[in-house]
Amino acid sequence: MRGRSDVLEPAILGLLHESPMHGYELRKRLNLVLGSFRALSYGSLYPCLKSLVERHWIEGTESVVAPHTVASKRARIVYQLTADGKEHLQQVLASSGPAAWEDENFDVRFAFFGQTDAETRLRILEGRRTRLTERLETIRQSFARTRERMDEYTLELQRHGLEQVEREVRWLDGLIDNERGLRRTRPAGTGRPTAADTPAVDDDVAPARTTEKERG
Amino acid sequence: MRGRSDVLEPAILGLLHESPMHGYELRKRLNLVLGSFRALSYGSLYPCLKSLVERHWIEGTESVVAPHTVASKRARIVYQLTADGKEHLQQVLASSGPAAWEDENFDVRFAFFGQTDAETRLRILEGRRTRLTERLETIRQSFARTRERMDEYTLELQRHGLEQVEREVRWLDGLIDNERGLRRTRPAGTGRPTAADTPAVDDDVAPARTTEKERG
DNA sequence: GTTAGCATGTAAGGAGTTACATGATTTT
DNA sequence: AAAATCATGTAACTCCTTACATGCTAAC
Repeated sequence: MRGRSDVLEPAILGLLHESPMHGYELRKRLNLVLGSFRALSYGSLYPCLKSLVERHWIEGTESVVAPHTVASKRARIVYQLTADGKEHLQQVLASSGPAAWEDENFDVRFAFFGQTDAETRLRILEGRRTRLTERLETIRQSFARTRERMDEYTLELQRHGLEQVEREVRWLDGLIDNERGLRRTRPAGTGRPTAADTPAVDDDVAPARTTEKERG
Repeated sequence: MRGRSDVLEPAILGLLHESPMHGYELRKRLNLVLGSFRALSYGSLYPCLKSLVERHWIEGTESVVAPHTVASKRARIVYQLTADGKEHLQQVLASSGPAAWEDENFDVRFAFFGQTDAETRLRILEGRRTRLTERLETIRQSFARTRERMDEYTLELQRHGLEQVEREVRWLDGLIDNERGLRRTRPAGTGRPTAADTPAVDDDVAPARTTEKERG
């Protein structure tokens, strides 16, 4: 029943580090960072905030805003990081163990790359790439093994899933190249990390580069 | 603590309808159908099987396989649908309410389109499309509102998420066209439903065609 | 003869959801 | 005056996971 989470907690700390906020506002921002754009419920958020306060990583101050302001509602509790909280966040953001590139955590970690050092960024991106490459291998094998026995729709579902992961790998390739400063043949552009442009789908993915199994 | 699920249950029933199986084998097949290729744990599977037996939708018969066969292990419990179970499955597969096209359920429903009638298939595909189109709108709005205040990485995360949903919509477009029998200008080919070929990304998506809010 | 894979389960717990409860403020 | 939105919270529940417990069979 307590709100201790592994995805939610770093996300909250990361957002509060960017700027202090009250719960209701936090929730909206959270939905963008948490990936897949699902709506986080208050039943998760407030207990988690409570638990963070108890552990002295954040503190909430009741702030009654002047009633003529644009956003002038009821007395709100604005949360901000404590010194302990900032320290803890830096520690979390510096970690680059396998947990960082698993499905549940990767999006949140990526969202706070702006507060993460370059070396850690690269390790996480490469770990993620290796993880997806392994998955690709698994899918392809089961694909080859069971292709005959499958009907049209199951086949299409798998084909589509495979394609999505392949696309994800190419996205990561672009990001990794960018991190290494090798910004290919595309000088100025939009300013965002350039994904690979090649329209081809079936290029072989590189072999695994990072080790798994160290459970940090 | 009982294994009653909403995703797992139909998936099990659907697979057992294709052919009777024991739990261990079921698990492997399940991972392909459940989407995103995560490994389902036995701690979920067996309690769910138990509960399905209790409700008389499946029945398990202990089958000791001859010990010289390729797959010849310990006495296994082979599960198959009962008459009740078949009836229930048909009822589930015939339903095309909003639940069918939500994230959690869509993949499973799609995987069993081979056992679903054409009308229901089309309704689910269109419902899914409308759902994703709405999400696209939400993302684009928050994108436009907060673009300035966001750093490089948060921006890239959102851009990538947006692109994924756009791609998903185009995939659905191809499937819907296929279901309508309009198979565009691509005669023979591979036999699989042809996704749209257009490399352009920013075509406007059609307005909502199906109604939400009927919870049934 | 021991490791790896097959096979079936249970108990405890984690991470979230929905539904409920309350009340202020803004818009229609 | 009603409806929508802002704002904070709790209780009960769901779905799934991890860790445990057991034992058989195949391969090295």
